Amino acid sequence: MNADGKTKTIDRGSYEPAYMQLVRIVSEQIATGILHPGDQLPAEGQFCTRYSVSPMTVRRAINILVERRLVSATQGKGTFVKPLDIGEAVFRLQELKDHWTHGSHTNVRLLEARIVFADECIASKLAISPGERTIYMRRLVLQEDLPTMYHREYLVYDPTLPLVEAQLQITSLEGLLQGQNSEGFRRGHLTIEAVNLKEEEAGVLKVPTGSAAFYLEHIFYDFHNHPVSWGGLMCRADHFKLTAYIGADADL
Amino acid sequence: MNADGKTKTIDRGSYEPAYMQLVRIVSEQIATGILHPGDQLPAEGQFCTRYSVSPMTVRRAINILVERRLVSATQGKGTFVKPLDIGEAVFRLQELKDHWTHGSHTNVRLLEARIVFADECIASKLAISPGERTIYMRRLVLQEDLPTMYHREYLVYDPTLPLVEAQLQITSLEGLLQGQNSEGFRRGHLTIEAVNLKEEEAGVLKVPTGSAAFYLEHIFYDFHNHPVSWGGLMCRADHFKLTAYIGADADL
DNA sequence: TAGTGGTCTAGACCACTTA
DNA sequence: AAGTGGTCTAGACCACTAG
Repeated sequence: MNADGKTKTIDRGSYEPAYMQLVRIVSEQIATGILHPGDQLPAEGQFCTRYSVSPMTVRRAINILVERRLVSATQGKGTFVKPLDIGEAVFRLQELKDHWTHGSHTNVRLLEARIVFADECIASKLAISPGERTIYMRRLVLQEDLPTMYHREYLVYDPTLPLVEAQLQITSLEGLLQGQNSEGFRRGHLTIEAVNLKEEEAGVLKVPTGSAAFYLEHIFYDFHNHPVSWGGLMCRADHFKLTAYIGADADL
Repeated sequence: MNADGKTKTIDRGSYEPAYMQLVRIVSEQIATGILHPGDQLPAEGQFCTRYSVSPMTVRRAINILVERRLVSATQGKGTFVKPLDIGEAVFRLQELKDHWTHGSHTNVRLLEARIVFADECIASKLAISPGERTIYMRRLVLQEDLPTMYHREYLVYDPTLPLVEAQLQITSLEGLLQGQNSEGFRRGHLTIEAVNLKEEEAGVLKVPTGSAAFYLEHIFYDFHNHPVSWGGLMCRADHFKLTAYIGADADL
């Protein structure tokens, strides 16, 4: 199965667990072309004897390869190397969050916060009745005194909370971005799209009207599965780029 | 630990494996608020006695919860429910691929394919010398006769392949999107950003100049870790939206 | 029927944290 | 020292696929 005589072995004295070493060995074989897409991996028993590990250890390693989508396992048939598939690419919002948190001089300016009565659109998004009260907030994120993100959000008004002030502290998206948050939320739905900035948005972000931007829309739900926050974040396109990697990386 | 007296048990006769039932039970407890962010999960031994399963089964279930980032486990301390974190959101390119493949009437039109000599920019992206030959291709994806994606790509010219025709069949991104592909690639790097369409791009996509679009740039590498394809896909913003979910879903 | 992966057991030992 | 999670063993049985 291996192309050369010098086959790697598991180093039991290593800090790296045996199952991880096995994951790395197979990943390298895929990355270097020793194993090609479509090739069948050795059976579990062969791995056991080949590397002197127990079946559970082999299974754990293979499970990880399956999760990483480098191979696919089918009961009764075997485990096979998957071809490269662009659909596997995942873009993580962590990058955007890092922009927010690690930016040397990042601060958030609250532009506006007031009670608004829900129109049909807001009401349907928050699953309330038109005319019910919501808290509307507009925030601007500045990095090095440069506006980079513009956030608008509607929160359902909760009369059990003492003051508007209290709810302002919730600052849902801000809390979520900063990690310190926001007990009330247990689930969220996010979408991202490319948009042309309207005049007001462009003005706030100090770019020409019509400039391209990422629009990150969000709805957050509480424990009762009721929406409590609906809003969107406009991100200056010239400041944000999401990245992804696909395929075997030989490392990681 | 449970809020009510009626505690769920593992159904050994079910099609659902024991470890998955355990995953689902704990996920539901998180989703419904029985377990709050910061709460410590029962120790593994408690799970074993509570649900009458072996330690390995418990560990597998907890590993899955850790992978799903619903909980975090620290050696010597315990396992704790994680707060909702927007950074965990992942957008999958699979959605875009589905657009391509499941679109009722999707076809690809090759607008141009010719040899070009690499300028400094192309050369640096493909790690070749300026002046070396590359294959330049422009393709247009139409859905219901409407242009939705515009793809431009440079491939390193491989003199060992008999004809340009042969390399045209590689059609790297197309192959990757369709899944049937493209032996030569083993790794890829993708970025996505929001851009304003230039006049030529907008003309091809039949939208006004300056319209917002997703720009998906890609570089693919062969087994020797050498770049073989550099290109970009312009996606009409009004046709593409990426979605993500965060938090406990109680199902799935 | 033979071979494969999928699940599961009932423990063991270790490393780490906390007190 | 006690409690935690992290790793690993050496099997077992089952479900599925293929010849």
